[in-house]
Amino acid sequence: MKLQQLRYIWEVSRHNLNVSATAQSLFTSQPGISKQIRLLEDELGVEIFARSGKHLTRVTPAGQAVIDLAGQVLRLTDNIKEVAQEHSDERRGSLAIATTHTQARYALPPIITEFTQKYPDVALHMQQGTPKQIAQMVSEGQADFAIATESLELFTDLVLLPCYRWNRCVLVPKGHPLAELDGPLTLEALAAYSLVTYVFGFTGRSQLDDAFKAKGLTPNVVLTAADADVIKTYVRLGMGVGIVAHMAVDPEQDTDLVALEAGHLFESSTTKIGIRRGTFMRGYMYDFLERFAPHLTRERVDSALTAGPRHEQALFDEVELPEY
Amino acid sequence: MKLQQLRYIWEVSRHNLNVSATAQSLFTSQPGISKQIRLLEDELGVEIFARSGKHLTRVTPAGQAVIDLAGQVLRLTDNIKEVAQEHSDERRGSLAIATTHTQARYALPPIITEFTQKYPDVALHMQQGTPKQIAQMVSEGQADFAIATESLELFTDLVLLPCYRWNRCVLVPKGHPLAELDGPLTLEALAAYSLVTYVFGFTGRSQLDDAFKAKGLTPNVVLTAADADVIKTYVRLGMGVGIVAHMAVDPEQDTDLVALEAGHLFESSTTKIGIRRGTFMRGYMYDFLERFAPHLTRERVDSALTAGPRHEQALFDEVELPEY
DNA sequence: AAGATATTATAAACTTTATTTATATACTAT
DNA sequence: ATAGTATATAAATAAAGTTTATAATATCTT
Repeated sequence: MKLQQLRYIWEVSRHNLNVSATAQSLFTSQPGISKQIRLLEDELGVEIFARSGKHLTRVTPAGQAVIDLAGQVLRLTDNIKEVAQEHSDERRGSLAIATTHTQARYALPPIITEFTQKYPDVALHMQQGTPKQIAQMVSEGQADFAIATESLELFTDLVLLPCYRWNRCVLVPKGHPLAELDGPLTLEALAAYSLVTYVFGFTGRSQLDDAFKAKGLTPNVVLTAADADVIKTYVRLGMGVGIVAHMAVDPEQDTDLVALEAGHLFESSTTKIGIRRGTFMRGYMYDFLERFAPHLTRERVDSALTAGPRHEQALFDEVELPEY
Repeated sequence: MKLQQLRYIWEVSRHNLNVSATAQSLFTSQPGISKQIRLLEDELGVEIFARSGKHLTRVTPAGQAVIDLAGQVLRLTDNIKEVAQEHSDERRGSLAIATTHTQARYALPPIITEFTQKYPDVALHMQQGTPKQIAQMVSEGQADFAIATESLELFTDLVLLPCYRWNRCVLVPKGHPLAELDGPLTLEALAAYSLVTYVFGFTGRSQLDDAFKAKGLTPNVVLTAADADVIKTYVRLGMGVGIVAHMAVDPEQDTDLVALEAGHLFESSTTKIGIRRGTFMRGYMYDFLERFAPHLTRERVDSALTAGPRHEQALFDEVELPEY
């Protein structure tokens, strides 16, 4: 059994059992992979792939179990490399963050700035996607951190670290009737207007729907978008009243809009960071987490990472999260 | 990075950093190992072993981290082999049990008999040792199951499955004053005689001491032994009153002795099976567990094995253990 | 402190193993 | 049925890992 053989079966299964395509992606030859797979199967005494003639048709049950374990081995070897690099140069490395528009645009910039200044030799990669996409990326090891408010719970191999709670603002053009309102905003008042807000599955959209539903109101959402910038654009065009995350309002740039506090109308949402269980944490990763959310000390993060599935949430029950 | 290199550093660290001795134990040559270690160190860019001239003097901090991960990799590769064998022939394999005298002599024989009949092609290995020794053996992967009453808690990488509760009997020669006693036995009565019982660290000895201590009594233990057979021998010689585990009394063979129930005098002890976290469980292993303790269903065992450290005990809070 | 002993590093020859190229064979889809 | 695509086989080539012999360095002993 060799590491390379484990890598081959893992990659072949990821490439829809196409050996030639796998060979290309690994910059090696097709016969090389075929032969190594055969050798591994001979050594283990089980077929990993079922074949019809010369084609690999599917993964056998035994094969699936072996491939899963092979994946664990490969991730551990990645960890070994990380550990080694941590000890050879703790300020050099890479950090891949997968996140949503909202975080990338509003929450992360100050932290990223600080971080890159402190760690100029850490190559920072940011990738934007839907909450599901970014969770999957971290789950597959393509990114280190997933930062989002939604959907991370669906992946049980991610450890979730709650970062901060936030609520919403209502945005209207200057002179809009809601801007002239006496007293606090109500859901009833909101329900009277066309609304522009987030697409379902993004940025706490579900809490928003819940609040209206609880009062028996049906909001008239005329336009949904994946990010606040698009929402603001349509609010400016007079398409409707915008409901966006509080941190998405920029007092300097959005001077043509009026922002009304709406934190009393909705349940607050919690933004979380997802990390794949078993990831080796570089020193600068702990530093990043603590800058992003001061309660995420190295100690708390470590105990969350080593806690069993569905046990880590309890660790944060007594932590007071910042609220924006 | 190659599996062999990981094996080499792991084994060298186990052999007190003696490369030549490691080479012998692995049936290969010393230069081969030296070279592979150097290659790995070059690839990782860290020294794994600190050297003074030509001698390996100690493991570097980075090296220790790498070696720990290497150990995990090696155990996973063992799991891969086990998985493969499970699928190629579920009735063939091996099962190594490390246990104490008490279990091997009194609790296990009927289960072993059943098991070897059902699984004639599973090579059964039993090794006897002190509770600490057997826990260590399982922790190091030299055995699959550790079966004992004491000391297993000390190894955090073992998952503990409670099997059954048991209590004690007092053994006296026929005609002994205690045998003529009216009514139930008392600790005070026991404390009046010389006692023969288990060595500290064996078979629930601590619960025994606790019971006397709680009543302010100091038992006069004149002889301690690691197993009940030795204790019985000295009871027969008139050295004192024996206190042994209930299951150690054989009504057929011990007809020259009188056994007095003592379950009301002591806290009952719990015999547990310890399994190293991450062990791949063969089908026959689940079968063995369930035969030994019917409440250890595959489902319960699996959830205990996947629970985080110090979380698995809660799974058995509501389970009614058999008591002997 | 010096010799004896044990252990590791180095180098070169050897052996084994892996990879590639070329080609045959088999499957899939139109 | 046939074109297109994919995998297996075989032989040549390339790249390793391993061993043997030996030198160098440390540790142990007296």
